[in-house]
Amino acid sequence: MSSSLTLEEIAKLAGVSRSTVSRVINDQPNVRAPVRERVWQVIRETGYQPHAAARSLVTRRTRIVGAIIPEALTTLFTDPFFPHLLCGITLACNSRGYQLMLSLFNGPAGPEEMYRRVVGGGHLDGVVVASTRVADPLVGRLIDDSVPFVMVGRHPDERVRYVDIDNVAAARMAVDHLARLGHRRIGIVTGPLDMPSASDRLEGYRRALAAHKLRVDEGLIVEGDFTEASGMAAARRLLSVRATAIFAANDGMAVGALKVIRERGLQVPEDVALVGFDDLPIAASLQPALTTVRQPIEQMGSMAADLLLSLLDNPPEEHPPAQKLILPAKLVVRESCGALR
Amino acid sequence: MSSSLTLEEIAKLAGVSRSTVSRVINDQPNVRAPVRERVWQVIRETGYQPHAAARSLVTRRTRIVGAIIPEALTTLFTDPFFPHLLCGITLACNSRGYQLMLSLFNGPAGPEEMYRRVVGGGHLDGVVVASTRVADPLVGRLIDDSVPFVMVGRHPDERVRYVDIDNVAAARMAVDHLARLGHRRIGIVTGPLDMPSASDRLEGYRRALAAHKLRVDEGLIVEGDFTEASGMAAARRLLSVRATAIFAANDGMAVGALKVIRERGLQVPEDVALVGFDDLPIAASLQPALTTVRQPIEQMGSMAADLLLSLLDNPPEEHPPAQKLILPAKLVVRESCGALR
DNA sequence: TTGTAAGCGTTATCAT
DNA sequence: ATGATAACGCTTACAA
Repeated sequence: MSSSLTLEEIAKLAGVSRSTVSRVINDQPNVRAPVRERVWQVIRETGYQPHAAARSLVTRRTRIVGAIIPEALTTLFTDPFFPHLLCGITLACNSRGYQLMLSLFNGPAGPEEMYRRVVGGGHLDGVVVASTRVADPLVGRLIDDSVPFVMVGRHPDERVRYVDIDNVAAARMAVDHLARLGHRRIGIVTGPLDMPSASDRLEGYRRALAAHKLRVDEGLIVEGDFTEASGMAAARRLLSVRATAIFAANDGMAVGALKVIRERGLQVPEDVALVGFDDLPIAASLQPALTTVRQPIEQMGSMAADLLLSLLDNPPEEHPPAQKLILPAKLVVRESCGALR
Repeated sequence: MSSSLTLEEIAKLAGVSRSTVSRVINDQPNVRAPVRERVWQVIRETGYQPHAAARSLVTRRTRIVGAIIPEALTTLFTDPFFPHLLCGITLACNSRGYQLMLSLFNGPAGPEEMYRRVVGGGHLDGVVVASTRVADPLVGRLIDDSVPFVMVGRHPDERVRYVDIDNVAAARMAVDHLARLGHRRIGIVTGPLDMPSASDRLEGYRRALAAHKLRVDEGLIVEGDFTEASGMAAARRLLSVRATAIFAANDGMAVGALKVIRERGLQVPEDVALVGFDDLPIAASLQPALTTVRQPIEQMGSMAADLLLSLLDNPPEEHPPAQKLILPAKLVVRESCGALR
């Protein structure tokens, strides 16, 4: 690889000692300006780069953070949610001089082994965790091992820092919109109910119905898993119980629902109104364009990373015990609900 | 973080020396079975994990590889191509005990700075590079710095190892299909022509026309940039010169073209036939379902990573000078070209 | 302000 | 087969 120069050699070239060069590189005080300049000069000329491992060995920090997404691979990269999230995380890290390590915990090695390899080896200064089930042991282990971490998406444990939107309110907005349009049989396709984002959206659905004095028909509640296929299956069930509107807890499932509705020869929004969640790019391109709840996904990623990095860059005593950041979400009304006709 | 145990302490607990524990951990010979067993016992009980940085310092290897994708952020995470690729790369790495570092070279720091930080610091044992322009200085620097790397997508430099499909043949297949269906005015929306994958697909287009004795009308060749928006712009141009069929060099641009065709009140495939490239999930969901060329994207990622890792895990003298892996691509005929009517 | 020297936790070389 | 011991390249008291 490039420079196998060491501090020692730079020191020699600049006519100073190792420590002085180290001080210059780490922007420490107590180095006279001319000396400092001379050292920088040599560093620039030689293209010297400090050896990361050597540095980590003594500082006990790697300037690498991990992204852990314990989700089935299929949904992981079919659902554009994660790429967007990763984008936000990566940018925030890079702009603060950190690197991002991407770990899928569902590879051949199994989550246990992956955890040990990734977290145990001291590779990471902290992690961003997304899309966990409530019962996932990961969170507990991170806490036990006192690994600094921030989640994307609420977690019930009090000690967890996270960035999220108010899923209850957001879902309520969506369903309220449908109710206002006169729908009385509003179905919901939820996500996996052991994920807070999924159960919260269901709760929002319930509250919206209550606010409109609509009875909750459990037959109108179908659990999906955020995949398009599950959206299709759920839509079939909902159509069979004569839902006139469907709220899908993410855009992917809304796409699935739309397909099924079309297969049946029905029209959206004339026969069935449809609302999604996320506002991924595909929502706008659908025909009819999908009314949906916009989540600031990329921003959630970058804020989670920022939160983590400020944790890492500041001494522990300055850390608030547990922060919860709630970002705004908003309803984007398009054509699929009939409001614009 | 978890274990701040050291080799020394394990040694003490097992009643042996540091060196013996090290030998056990690294599966070296010359340790008697009972001793070996006793050491493993202690390691398991204590949950000891070797310190990655200390190890790297002496071995000069980190077991981390980088993924570098020098592409505009917008296309990077809107186009599902990259997530699929990353998925393949990550899985291959994790299953061989390597970790993946994701670096976007287009963040606030600029490519120069990022290169130094990521590659220079000795963080990485090697890198997988995807989606470069021919003139991108990155490739030259990697070679100069003798960083082991493998590309996804052909590169003209002889010394470069890569994994790719035969883009010329694949594009030719697609255009040939349209020509066989009787089309004589076949337009093409290319990718950025300074990317080999884009120019190769254009070349395939030309050869298919030649094989069918069709004149190449330069007005039917429009350069896009792999984004949906550019597909829309290109389609407008192509429709204005009365193309009866459009070959888009990726599915994203095909989606754009489809939108424009629809806006004009035209039907696919009746008025205009359409063929894409990639076979992303969206191709099958489009209406009409998109005929397209299937690239084994995830496999390309994992093979590139595998190639890189075998480079890293074997002594240099066993390396073939430069490998080029060409994977098969195939035409997936659906509804958008009219063949199935 | 600068230099000297002692680690950081491994692996690797050499004795034993 | 096992155990001292010297690196690896850096940061950081502590001395000067």
